[in-house]
Amino acid sequence: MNKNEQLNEERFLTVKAILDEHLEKNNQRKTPERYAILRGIYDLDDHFSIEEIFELMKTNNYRVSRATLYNTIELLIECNLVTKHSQPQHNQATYEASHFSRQHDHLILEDGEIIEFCDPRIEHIKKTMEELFDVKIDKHTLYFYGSRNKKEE
Amino acid sequence: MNKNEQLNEERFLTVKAILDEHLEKNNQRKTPERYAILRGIYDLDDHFSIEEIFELMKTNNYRVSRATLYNTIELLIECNLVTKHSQPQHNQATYEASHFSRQHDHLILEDGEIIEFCDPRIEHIKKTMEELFDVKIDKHTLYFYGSRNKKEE
DNA sequence: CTCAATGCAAATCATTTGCACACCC
DNA sequence: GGGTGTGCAAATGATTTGCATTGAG
Repeated sequence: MNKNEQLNEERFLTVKAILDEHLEKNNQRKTPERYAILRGIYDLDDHFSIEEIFELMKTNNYRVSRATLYNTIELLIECNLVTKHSQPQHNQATYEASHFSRQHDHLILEDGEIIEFCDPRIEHIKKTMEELFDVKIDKHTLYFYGSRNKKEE
Repeated sequence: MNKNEQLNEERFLTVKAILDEHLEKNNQRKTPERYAILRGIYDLDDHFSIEEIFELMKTNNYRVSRATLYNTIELLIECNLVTKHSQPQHNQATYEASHFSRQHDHLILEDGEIIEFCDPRIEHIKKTMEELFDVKIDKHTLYFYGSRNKKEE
């Protein structure tokens, strides 16, 4: 097992423990599919669609139905192990393994590339809005849409 | 014609001129449907789904097919007269007449209520990211998700 | 007149659901 | 064993498309 596989294994054990706890708390079953899917998306460590994870599982020689993928991703969202994204320009939702990433935001380039970033000022805006409207804000999403600057000739 | 209707009429003339110009520039036809839809959504002045605008047009005694609504909204997005939104928790897209609203962001409450706000600090974050990643950012969307604070007893 | 735009209905695509069977507890 | 979770295939719901017809230029 190389360094990278070892890191993945540690990461997997961490999120597996979170899933275990959630399943136990809710008297849900620890099926092999659930762990296989969790492992798949945490090894992938990138944004993915249901279709992509379906293909990935197939490549890994693990057969799961799309129905189970939809169910399981929903479950993982409940555990805060996965985050869902929807973009106006796409018809299918994308997801992201989110446990090890600090809250971060996304810069989406024309060619589909996604850059992640983090800026503390967003928290300041959040605090202002909580006071201004007397609300409790649980979550935010910030997307920038743009394109790379052309190199000067 | 009362004050409100008069205001709507002025607003309509402004956006109609923008649509006219776009249609002329692209040699597209000035069909009555296109203007009727534009008028409908600018009079409504709120977030709407295709289904809602379909019902609204019917109520206004103007028959348009859903196909035309989808086509026309697409056209209005090209003119920057309409903005499209997608939320992970909803299956259908929503839209918004956007010409008279300054760039603003959205606070989405549990009960579905949408509060709009504007904060200049978002522009500062944008500028930072443009420099950091050497990109040109055209557009952003920021959503906060939360709920109203309970009244103290 | 001509061709782009509309309306209708059928098609598509992502997602959800119903149900028979499998297997976790 | 009992009942939850899975897989399959059918259902759904939003959106798109094909095509005959309409009407703007």
